[in-house]
Amino acid sequence: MPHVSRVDCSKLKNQEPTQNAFLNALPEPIQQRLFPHMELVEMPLGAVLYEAGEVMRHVYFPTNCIVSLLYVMENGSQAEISVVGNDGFVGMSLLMGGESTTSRGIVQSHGYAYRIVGSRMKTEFNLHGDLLDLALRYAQALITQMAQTAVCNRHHSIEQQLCRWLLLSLDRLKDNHLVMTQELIANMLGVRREGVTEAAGRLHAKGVIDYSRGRIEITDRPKLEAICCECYSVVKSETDRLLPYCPHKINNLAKPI
Amino acid sequence: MPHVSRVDCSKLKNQEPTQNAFLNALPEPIQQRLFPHMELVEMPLGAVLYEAGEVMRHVYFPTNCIVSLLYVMENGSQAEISVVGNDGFVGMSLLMGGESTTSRGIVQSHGYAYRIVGSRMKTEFNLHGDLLDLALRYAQALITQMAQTAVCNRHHSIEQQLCRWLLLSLDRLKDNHLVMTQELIANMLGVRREGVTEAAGRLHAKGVIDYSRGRIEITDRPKLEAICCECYSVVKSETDRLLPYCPHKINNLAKPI
DNA sequence: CCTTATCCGTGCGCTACCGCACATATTAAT
DNA sequence: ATTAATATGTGCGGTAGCGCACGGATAAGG
Repeated sequence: MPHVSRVDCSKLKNQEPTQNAFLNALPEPIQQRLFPHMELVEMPLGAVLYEAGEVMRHVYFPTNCIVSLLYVMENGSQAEISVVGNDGFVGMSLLMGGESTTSRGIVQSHGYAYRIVGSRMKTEFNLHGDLLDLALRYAQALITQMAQTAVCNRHHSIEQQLCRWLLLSLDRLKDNHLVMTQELIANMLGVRREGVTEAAGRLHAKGVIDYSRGRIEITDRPKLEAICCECYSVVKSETDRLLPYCPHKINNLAKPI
Repeated sequence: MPHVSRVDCSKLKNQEPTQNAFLNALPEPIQQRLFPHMELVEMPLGAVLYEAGEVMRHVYFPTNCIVSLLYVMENGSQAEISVVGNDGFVGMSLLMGGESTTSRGIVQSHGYAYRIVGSRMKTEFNLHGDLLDLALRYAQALITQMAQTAVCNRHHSIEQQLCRWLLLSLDRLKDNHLVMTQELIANMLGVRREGVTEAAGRLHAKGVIDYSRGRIEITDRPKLEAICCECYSVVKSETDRLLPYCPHKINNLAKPI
């Protein structure tokens, strides 16, 4: 099982806390209080940030990685609940008071994140300033994503769900390709691997994506959005409304290594 | 379309704000600040508390009614996201800062609720006292419910989902029967009415429920829980963990009229 | 270069659920 | 009592997705 590990010479990686949109949106005084306690960590594919029911030690702020919050059922099958990228953070339950959740957090796309010990984050949270306000709005954005996931699971085809998933992931990577096997996508969506293969094949036939062995490239994004169900745009526009700090406007974005 | 309407002689209805577990759990000083601004309202079946995207005017605290938060798709089909009864309140987005949500709130089971103008609730919320803490924990409980709804939609049969839905509803009614047509249940679950008919038929054959024309009675609750998927117990135990104020311990429960 | 592991394609029978159509039963309205 | 409205039962063809079992293709390692 891959592990999250510290990175020593952070400068070399061109990483800055402000590459996370949430951190970037915080007023300077708060940044100055928090950033000294942040440590840069590498987030390898498959790393488990926390298990269901486990008290979380850290809050993670992705810069260029993606983390899936997913639920694992008794029989082992999974379902993704929501996705976190450089738009937000992992560890909401620490702030909400529950300390743990019924889902687990897993790195879905390799990259980096800054993390801070939970209690320090909580301390700032308890000052009831801008961090509280922003975190609450982000919580609502997460809720929107979960709700839409429930809807999409109920009503839409695997192909449509794949489109939604691709778009949500790409928005958090600021890139037109992602490194991800169909097997893993199937785990996220909670469907068969073969189902993803078929859907991907159809998307390829339509000229929307290219892929091979764990790499997917979007060749026609407008078409992808057209094929996708409404679920993506609902989440997207609601997130933009709730978090007007515009993660996509951060200019010193982390580049994949 | 049924409307929420004020109730004048509240005493006659045996209604008290403390019949809502969330309100009951608040410390007395907060109760004394809030309760004078609460008004008792009747909540008829089908009443719409708020529409998607609409800024909510009030926060509702059910005493003996049930409210569904559900998403309506572009094509009109629906999916229930979560359920609120006397364990919590409707209007979280007002406190979170978003003011509106992408879902709508609809009365699923007739009864009463206390409501308060959103701004007053927000004022107390902004004092950053116990109300904030409790509301955040309740928010996490709601999140858990949404997440589990997504999982259940993905992996479980209509029969299992019906069991989950029945159990969640009954917990909020403190009763062994509920007034609800199969058509409405189908809308909540986002499935065909016929699917609910079949599932209900099977549950009846197993001796778990009795029903006729809009009334469902649970005759063997332990068996119902046994048939149900894990989703119910996950939500239940997590909610109990997060909200130890024990809604079921309120003794002056509102009785159906 | 050859083996091995990983990833993707494909076919097949099966089941749950869908959409539709229509029959029946119960309550409500005149 | 008759009609209307509502609620539930049932049947049927169609299909999306599942579980399974392969077979081929591509990368990785000695």
